[in-house]
Amino acid sequence: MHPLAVIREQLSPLFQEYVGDPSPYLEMVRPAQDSKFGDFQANFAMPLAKKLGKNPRELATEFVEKLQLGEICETVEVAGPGFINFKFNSDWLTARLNEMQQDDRLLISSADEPKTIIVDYSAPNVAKPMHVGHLRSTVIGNTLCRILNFLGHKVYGDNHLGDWGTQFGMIIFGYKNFLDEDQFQQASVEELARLYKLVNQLSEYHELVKKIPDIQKKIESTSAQLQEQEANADPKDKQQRKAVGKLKNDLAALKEGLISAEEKVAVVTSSPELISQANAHPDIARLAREETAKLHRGDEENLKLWNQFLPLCIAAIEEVYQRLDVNFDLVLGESYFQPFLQTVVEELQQKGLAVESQGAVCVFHEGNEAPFIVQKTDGAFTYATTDLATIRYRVEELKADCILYVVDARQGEHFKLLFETAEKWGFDKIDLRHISFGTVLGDDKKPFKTRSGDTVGLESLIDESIQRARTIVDVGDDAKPNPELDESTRQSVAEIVGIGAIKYADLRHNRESDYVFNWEKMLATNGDTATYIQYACARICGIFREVGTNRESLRESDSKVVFTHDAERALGLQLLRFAETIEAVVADYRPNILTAYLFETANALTTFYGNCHVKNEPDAAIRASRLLLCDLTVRVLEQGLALLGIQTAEKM
RNA sequence: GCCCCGGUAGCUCAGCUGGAUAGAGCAUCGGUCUUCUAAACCGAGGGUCGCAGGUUCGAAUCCUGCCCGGGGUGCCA
Repeated sequence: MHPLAVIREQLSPLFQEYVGDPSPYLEMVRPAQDSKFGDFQANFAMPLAKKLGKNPRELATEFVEKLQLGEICETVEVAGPGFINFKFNSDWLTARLNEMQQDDRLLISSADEPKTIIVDYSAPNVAKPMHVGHLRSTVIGNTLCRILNFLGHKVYGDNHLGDWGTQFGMIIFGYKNFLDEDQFQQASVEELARLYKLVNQLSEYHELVKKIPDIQKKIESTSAQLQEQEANADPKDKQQRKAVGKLKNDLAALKEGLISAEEKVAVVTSSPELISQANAHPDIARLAREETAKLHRGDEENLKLWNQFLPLCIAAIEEVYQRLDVNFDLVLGESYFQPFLQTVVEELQQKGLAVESQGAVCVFHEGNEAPFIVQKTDGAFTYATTDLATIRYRVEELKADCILYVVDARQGEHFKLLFETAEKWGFDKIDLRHISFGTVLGDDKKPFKTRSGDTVGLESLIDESIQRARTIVDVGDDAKPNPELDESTRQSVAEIVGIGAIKYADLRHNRESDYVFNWEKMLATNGDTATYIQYACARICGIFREVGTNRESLRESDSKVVFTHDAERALGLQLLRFAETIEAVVADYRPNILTAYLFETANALTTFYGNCHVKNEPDAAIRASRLLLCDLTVRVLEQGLALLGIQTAEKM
């Protein structure tokens, strides 16, 4: 059991005479905010005393007197208004470390009640290449799978692919009208991607050509309105000032929209090939939608094409996942659930949940203006319908207790409505959670784009990261007196560092917030990065090579951990906090708690490294103890990084 | 209009369910390689936690109002 759990376990029965459920108070036992107070602190005496109408310091003292922590704690003291500070006995800590040394799970116990958990993540549209927008869901989702799995839950990482939507109609239309047969033979996926892009571009062109005059009119009217208001507004009237400000904003947004529309149109008109294609297909958008509708109706030709394209698209995406070391347990795309959608709608109607409204079938929820549309006016189903069918499948076929949707925050409302609908529909036992996350931003604080304004492809992002990492590896190794890495090792280290940097940069941020993507920061060799932690591991591996000690046999020897320096104790205590950290991560599905812990651990290690020499330590027992600490630290760091899907190298 | 999220050091971000003097990293400045990897370490400066109230022993954290930014908002997913 880890130290925090031990304190909580000792405290727990003492609450009996004061309160029914001690758990909220037990959670007020935390790592000490400042090490001068001790190792852990309990803050429950103040709120509990208030509730009981007692004096908080006296109450804290009552607890301390009843506690029997003689073997475990060196001191347990009441401080300030009623904090209880715990400082562990060093012998007890070293005993725990020796226990940890023998434990493959590093004192992390398996879940008491293993659950079946679906992690729904990544879910790209297979018709388009993956881009940076898929990064967060993929990385966070994969980490949650790894952690939950490690805790002994039955986990299904499920890639709920977009494989049945409008984008396939576009590809089919493109295939029928613009196919380059030779290209398709040579590089089918690239050709399909080109077709998708082309059809999308031409559809958008026609749409924008129609919209531009409207935008211009809107700009004129807004501009006129603004002038009038500015002329007449009383500058002291806040309401009026606000209205003027809003008009200015609107106008700027409209102008920006106009410029971007004109640019897109210009791309087509300036290319003789594109403009002739556009003119030849004035009704392309509708016709592409019609291809989708035909596919959904079961049209033989389109279904055949779909069956031909899908494996190709999936193979292309799979390649990216392999580079990211991401594996799914299930890949059940939207298409899989099509046969069940009609029934879902009928059931919802029978139960009186879904009603017809403006030609569509909708579920309305109190307090929400927006309807949850399960069938459109044209009879087609929506992703709302698919999501409901998917919940049923996961509950009935997979026996899921919990579903985590790792999907960006903008879909919050969809999930709110989905969960409410599912509950009323009868799936009220399952724990449904939207694990939402923010956007990846560029330096301009707008969604991350290339300089030319295109979305950043995930492949090219990975390529660039590895390339940048390679430069760091080369520079670092060349700077050594005797460079020790050969060409292939350098490349594999660059891959580990490059991929690790991307993942870590994403995971270290609180998932709810947006973050700014920055190559220099994520690949920095110093600071809160994967590179820094990986390097810390490699330095320690270097010690073992230098000393000539085999790590496995070290663990089997009689050597024990002993503390002879503050840095050893601090590192040891930090290592023992691994289990408590994993608990905290899972409590709210926040991987950044783990990255913060690993960074702190790496820091504790470097402090130790600077203060406690291993190789030159003359006392054999102390030297062995330090080697044990080194070994344990690397195990914790490597295990922690592995849970984040990040690898390490023996030499860097 | 309505709804959601955010505003913390020059920059990028933590801050868990209200706890002790608000923390990291980067950048800046000053030191450290004849000693296990300097891809490293040590030290220093830097804050009106958007603003104003409120709740209480105690508020960056909870409540109300306002300001600023982002997102969503009936048939895309």
